[in-house]
Amino acid sequence: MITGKTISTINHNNDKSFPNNQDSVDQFMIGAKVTQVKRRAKVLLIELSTNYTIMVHLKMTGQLVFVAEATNQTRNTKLEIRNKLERQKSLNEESFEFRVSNLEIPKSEELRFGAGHPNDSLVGSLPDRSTRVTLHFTDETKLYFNDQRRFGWVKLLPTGLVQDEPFMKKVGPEPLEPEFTSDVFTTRIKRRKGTSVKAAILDQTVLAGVGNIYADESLWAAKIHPASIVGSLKNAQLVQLQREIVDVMNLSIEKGGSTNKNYVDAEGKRGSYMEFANVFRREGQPCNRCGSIIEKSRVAGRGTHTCPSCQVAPAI
DNA sequence: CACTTGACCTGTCCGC
DNA sequence: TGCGGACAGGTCAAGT
Repeated sequence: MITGKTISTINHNNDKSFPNNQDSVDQFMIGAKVTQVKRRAKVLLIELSTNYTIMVHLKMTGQLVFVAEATNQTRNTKLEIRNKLERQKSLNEESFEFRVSNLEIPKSEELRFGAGHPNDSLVGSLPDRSTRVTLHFTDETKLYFNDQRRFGWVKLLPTGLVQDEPFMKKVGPEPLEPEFTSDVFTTRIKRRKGTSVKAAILDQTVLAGVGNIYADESLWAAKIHPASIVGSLKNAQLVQLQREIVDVMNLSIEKGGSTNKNYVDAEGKRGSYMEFANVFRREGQPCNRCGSIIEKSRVAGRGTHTCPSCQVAPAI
């Protein structure tokens, strides 16, 4: 979508969100053309014709919104109001599905595409108070980086140095690549044999991309309790967990892509995630497999959802 | 080294 | 109604 576009100007208002030296920005970002957009683990890589790369991490509340053509102020105000009514139902989503949605805004001249954590900024007028960085392109289109909590960042560095970033060096394999076999997974997770299986799969050095939602979902699917110590699990359980991780991630991408275009509709605002989540944020509701009531607890310092029947807690 | 906990932020929700 | 505190969660630094 932004490939081929040339950056004209940049606005940023927060050094944490945009930790870049002004000279580098002037020299290697302004006037640069986007040559390619890639992703590695939870990092988005926007490669530029200057041999520099813009790294973007959304962390928990970041989002990217691409806007073409003029903003229709009146229409956006209406959408904001409607959106607020639905806010109670809205859910955060795993940040790096990077689901790209074509927002249907009838009678509007505006074209928007959003990716990341859904919130009002996707439909409200931009920039808003969560906007940290705005990239303006020479064709008058814009890319907004919004991030309520300022955990995410937009970092410029020479393309050749991306692979030397500490995180890029240590991050594990991509779960949806063919190289991610059960052998690779079991070998890598056993490096964390003394810790809980949930902590192990959340560890980005074991594999890339599993966050709190996918961790709970895949462990439920594999019928493994999140607090189970890795070393206590049978090989067959780890093999099945590997399969479930892949399935959950594939399913989330599929679901996100299929329903998210109705995003701004009242129904769509719920987020497609709820349609496939079996345990996440379903505490108090019946397990889809056995009917037992889903419980919420804390494992690995995270809110954790389990079925007390399907996922037997380990003896302490 | 393996592992756990707290910090980073800001908005929301819950209980008093 | 206001207010303090818990919570949300990806990653890293500091601690055990």
